[in-house]
Amino acid sequence: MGIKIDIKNSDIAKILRKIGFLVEMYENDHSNAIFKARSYKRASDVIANLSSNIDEIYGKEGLDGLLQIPSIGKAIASKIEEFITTGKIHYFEKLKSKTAINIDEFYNLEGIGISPKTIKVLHNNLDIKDLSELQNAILEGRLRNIPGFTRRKEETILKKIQLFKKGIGRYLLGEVYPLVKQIESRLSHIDGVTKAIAAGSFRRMKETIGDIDYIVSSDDPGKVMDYFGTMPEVEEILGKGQSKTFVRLNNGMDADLLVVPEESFGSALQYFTGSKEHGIAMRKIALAKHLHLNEWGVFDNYQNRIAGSTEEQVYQVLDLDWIPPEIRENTGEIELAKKGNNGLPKLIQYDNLKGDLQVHSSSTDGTVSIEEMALAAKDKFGLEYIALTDHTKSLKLTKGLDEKQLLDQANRIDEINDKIRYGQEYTQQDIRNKQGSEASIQGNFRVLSAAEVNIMKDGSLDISNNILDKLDLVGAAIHSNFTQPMEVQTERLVKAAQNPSVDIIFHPTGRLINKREGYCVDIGKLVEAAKDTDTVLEIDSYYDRLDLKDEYVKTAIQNNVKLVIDSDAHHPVHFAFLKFGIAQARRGWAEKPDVLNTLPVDTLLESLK
DNA sequence: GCCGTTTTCGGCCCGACTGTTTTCAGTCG
Repeated sequence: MGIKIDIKNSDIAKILRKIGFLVEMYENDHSNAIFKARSYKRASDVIANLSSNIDEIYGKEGLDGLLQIPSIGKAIASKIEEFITTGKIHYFEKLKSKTAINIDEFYNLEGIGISPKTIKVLHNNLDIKDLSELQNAILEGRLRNIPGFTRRKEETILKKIQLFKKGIGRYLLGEVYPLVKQIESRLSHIDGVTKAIAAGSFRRMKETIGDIDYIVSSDDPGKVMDYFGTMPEVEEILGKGQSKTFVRLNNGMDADLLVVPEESFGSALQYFTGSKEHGIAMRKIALAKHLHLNEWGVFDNYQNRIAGSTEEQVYQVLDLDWIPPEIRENTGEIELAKKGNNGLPKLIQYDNLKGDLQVHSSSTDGTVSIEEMALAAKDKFGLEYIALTDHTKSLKLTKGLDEKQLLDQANRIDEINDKIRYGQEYTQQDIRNKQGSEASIQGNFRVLSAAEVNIMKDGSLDISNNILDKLDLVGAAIHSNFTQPMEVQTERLVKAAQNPSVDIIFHPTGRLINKREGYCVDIGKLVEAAKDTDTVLEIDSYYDRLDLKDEYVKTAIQNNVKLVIDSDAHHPVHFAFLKFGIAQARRGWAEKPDVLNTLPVDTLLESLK
């Protein structure tokens, strides 16, 4: 193997976005520069969301392959080629040399609402070159002297920078889910309100949420907006018009409300569910059909509304099947929806899971007994089985189980299953909350003996195979030595997958959203190894993990690798996280047969290696 | 710079809200 530098899609996406930023700042012909910049940014977005590796596309199909990618034309394709072959883009270097500003610090600010144009004005007037200079200028009150700037704008920019620096500004879906649902429910109970839905990235079940968009159907917008502005969670009303109200909640998150009449509810919901790219593509399709799509409906050339009350209608008049929110990213779903029946994937449903294969108990770092976890899984979440996957001995922090403890626990699980089978009564010690529990845990439920085995630095396991083979199933995971080079880390996971005792790789990339990048792993190689060894990859539903992420789910499915969706529950309420894992699977286009724990327990066990 | 069910040139998604240069550009989703 020669010296081959891995080029990631995100590297190319970043550099294209930076070019877009610089073009907008420095091209002379201003009006055209906006569109030119937009082209670079669009290309950047497309590449960032591509499910296949652009380096590989170029390797296999060359320049022609690049030109097949939407929004990539001759100019950008040849720049990508230049980057892949030389590691540089001359045009970018030239643009960069023309300015003293720190592009690496500034190009991302656009995402939080500070435009290249603003940066240019600040640079020209105050010679601001980087973030800290900008922050100082604001603290010294110098921005307000520039024409077009005010004290209030100063404050807004400072707040945005502070959020940006903290890396927040986006909230984990699982953190805000209960609050968003609660407000949605309150809005729906206002007199005269017929429907209220949280749209936006929340409805698409993205792993992080920037703000919340509520769409409400009512003939009395004033009443709904007044209520919205006076909710106890509201810290500040940021804006209010005829049909829209913007507020900041006391957790720092912004929430928008749009109130529309019944006949516009579907189109408003479609419009504000996004994604932006999906919406743009939809509006272009409307234009091609001599129609006009906005949040108020679909209109013909005579301004007649021909659809709008439901989303289904909106898609229908554009000759598209209704598309589930989770896959509205304009990454191929619209083309499939055009084909009609059987075009779109039949996504796994939120009630399809029959079991949960990563559950912890108080034997290690869980909080309650095996029996309590089983009871909650069965009664509160309607599951038919759980796998008890406590940690193993080398994970000292969690008091991981050694060989003897693992086998003891497996025996206890046998006893628990016997009790379930024969309907024996539980004692007070078994179940803290005794009332009604004896009857409910009887019958069709099974606890599987299992473990979350620790993968050691060299890819071996900390428990020997002859012990592991006595368990119903084995998940393996990395919990240490996160910072090894990609090659080493990948080989470590591949070795674990090749271990005949390992059925599942748990949270395969180890990332913690907003906290920790995953370990460097070549996901393509891991998927290949999983395929060759019949090893299953997990989607961990814990909301700060959601690991595998959606694009890797897609990669796995394309390669016929099976998945499981687990809660990683350490407490009975954590089974509720399963919906986030299912959403993640849906966003990766997973269908029911792709996910093994949609199977009854016996079939599941037969399907494992 | 990209792209084509009006187009290989001349467009480029759309409306609400804000601030204020009181008529429209900038920003947002």
